[in-house]
Amino acid sequence: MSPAPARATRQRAAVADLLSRVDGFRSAQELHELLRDEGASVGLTTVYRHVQALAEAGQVDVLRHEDGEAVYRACGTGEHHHHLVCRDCGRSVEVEGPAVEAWTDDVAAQHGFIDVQHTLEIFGTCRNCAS
Amino acid sequence: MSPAPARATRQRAAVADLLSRVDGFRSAQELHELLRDEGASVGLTTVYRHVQALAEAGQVDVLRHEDGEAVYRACGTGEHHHHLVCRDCGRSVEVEGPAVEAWTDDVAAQHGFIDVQHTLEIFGTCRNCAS
DNA sequence: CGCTTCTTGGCAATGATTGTCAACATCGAA
DNA sequence: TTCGATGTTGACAATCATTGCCAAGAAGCG
Repeated sequence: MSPAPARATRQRAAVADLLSRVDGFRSAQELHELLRDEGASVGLTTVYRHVQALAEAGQVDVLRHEDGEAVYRACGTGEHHHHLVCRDCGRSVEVEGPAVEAWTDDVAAQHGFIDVQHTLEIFGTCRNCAS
Repeated sequence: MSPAPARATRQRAAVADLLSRVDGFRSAQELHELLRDEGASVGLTTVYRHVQALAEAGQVDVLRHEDGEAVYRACGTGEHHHHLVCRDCGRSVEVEGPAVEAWTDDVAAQHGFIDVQHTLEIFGTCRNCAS
């Protein structure tokens, strides 16, 4: 993989800005199309690079669709949190669950696991898409 | 995709048997190699078919590595449960968390989501691999 | 045993993601 | 502001898991 882009470029701004305006998880390919539609075209490879750089920097969250495609979304906080995602429109809500955090750490410790992390995502159909 | 295999064949048995003997999540490719090593060679395409059929039948659980590769594991019960997985050796422990189930349903309901599902996996390093 | 139907497996096709590299833009220095 | 070293871009090729395809082989039934 190429080095993570750090310089201020039009492409970097375009990707970050788009992510901040859109309110659900989007794939790199979708972001690429959206940018093209807006006229602020950015190469697909470049979209991948920025989206991954932002993910590593903790500024966007990544999760995977059932088919394995990676989807990204800008999140309000760098804090650890989870998502409630609409499986139709991709819209999502950030949620926190202190109790869950504690529970996972507990369970892991009980089984002698260290360096524990976890993933938790909730999928459903939102009010809009249900009608 | 082809129809799910239902007939009793050597290949079907080999895949199911291997999954029952191995105690961690394995990718289709790994299973394919393991079978080859055992002499009970099965075509890669066929491994994919059986592993997916078993997953649909609820007899194996599927999850995704960070790189998006799908990994499979035979599970003791058809009940809903989660996993504590060693990120080094793939060994895993089935865990249940009734409190978590309730919490996710709650959160989803509060936000007007219906048809709710969730994924929760815990990753860590197991005692063996830590040393 | 013979037939019908399902299963197998090698290979091509797909689709997301990553590697490559020449052309181009940025930013600090002069 | 201009120059140059260095970071970025993007078209294209390459990778890799997974799926589609289809002729040859096996299972189950009579």
